[in-house]
Amino acid sequence: MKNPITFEILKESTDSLARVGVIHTPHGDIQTPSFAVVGTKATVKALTSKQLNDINPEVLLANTYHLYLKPGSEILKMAGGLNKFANWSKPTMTDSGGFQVFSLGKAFGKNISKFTDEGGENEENKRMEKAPFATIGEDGVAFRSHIDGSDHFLTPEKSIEIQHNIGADIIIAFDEPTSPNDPIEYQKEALERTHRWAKRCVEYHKSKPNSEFQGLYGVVQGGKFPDLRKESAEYISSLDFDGFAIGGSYNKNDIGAVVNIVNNILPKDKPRHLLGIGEPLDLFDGVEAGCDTFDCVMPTRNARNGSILTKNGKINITNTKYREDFGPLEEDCECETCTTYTRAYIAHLFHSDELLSNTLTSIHNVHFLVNLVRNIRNSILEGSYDSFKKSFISEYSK
RNA sequence: GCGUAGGUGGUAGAGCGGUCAAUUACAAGAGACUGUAAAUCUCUCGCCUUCGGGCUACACAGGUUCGAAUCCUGUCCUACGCA
Repeated sequence: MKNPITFEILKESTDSLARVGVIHTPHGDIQTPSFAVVGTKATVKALTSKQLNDINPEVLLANTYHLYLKPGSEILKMAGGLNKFANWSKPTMTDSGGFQVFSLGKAFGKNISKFTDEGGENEENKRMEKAPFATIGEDGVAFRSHIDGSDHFLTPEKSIEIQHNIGADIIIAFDEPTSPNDPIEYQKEALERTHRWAKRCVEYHKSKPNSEFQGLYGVVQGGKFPDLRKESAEYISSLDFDGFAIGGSYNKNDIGAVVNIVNNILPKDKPRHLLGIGEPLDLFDGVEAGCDTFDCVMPTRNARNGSILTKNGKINITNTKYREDFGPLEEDCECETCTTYTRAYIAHLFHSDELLSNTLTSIHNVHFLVNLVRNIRNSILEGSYDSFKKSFISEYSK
């Protein structure tokens, strides 16, 4: 039986785990390292498929939980799959809904991101813990829809079934991320459950015809603990996955080290996706640690909130000083926004609550990150990675 | 000219004797955002501050009171009605 996903390595770094390759999927190739754009609900917020195509990312990542709730995965199936539904012809991925176990469960209402050390025992958190949107059991996760309050139960098998309906090229096993604040006992318990779920995902997936044209990635968890990460990488490697995703819960400085440990264990000949990572400096770390693809909501979310990525660091376009700045968002940027509109105009759109602000800034931020990773790839191919990185970071951080 | 209702911080608009530097919303300023409950959220928003507090303020000027944005008198101004 032919593998739905195959991975070809074109060049490997001699002084890190970085590699340049190609993932062959039913909807075409992904030139890695590559940045996957997040379109949770089968849309990259504020962008048309034409605008997205013009930016030219290679992969789109949608979300199982969100599409299951609305419009329902049957609709995606009837439409002929995610690609047709969203008018996107290139490769796609779906996340399993595992992250929502975390974000709507233990992390709900805590005003914490994946990286903060905050949270803990304040009143707000205690109150929220009484009414989480997700509660975890051995068989799966009980969700209360954040949309209408209805009850749902997601299991590993159910997640895969939904992902079969959605029809992305790459689908992801159902897992449970943990918070950096969780005690090691809990992280160990969650990890072991994630492993049992991973096995069930593989078994269910392989029993269906979709496994001939959809590749399944297993998720490595384990928080910041090297022993747990090793155990997880070894176990997940032992299962019949087409590729791997590294899931997360890190303190910010742990990412590189943790991912290094994992990728030293994962088989080299299969692709590795670093879930949810997308800050420019983290992408360099991720590539050096041997990851092939990345995804992140940061470029689109920040865009909608006025935070613009530039080679000289992030700027907040709503700041007073940009109201009379008639230059582009970023000097020398070739995106549609920068070649067409000024900072002053975009600042005006934000101050006037005009929807076009979201579109213009999203175009720029997505363009920025997709091309950053593409440039990282090219620099590795050309043997100029170190100088590229050095010059990028010195400009970005100053 | 007479009558009525009013004049509160950038704006609208609460408050109607002490708990008021003054609810709230908007505007404004800054920050956050990493597998999207996010066109969201947080903080600041009279002046000064060693962050304890200090000072000046609710049209203006007087007055009553231990105490006034709140009550009284006068002045000025605004809206509506009648001349």
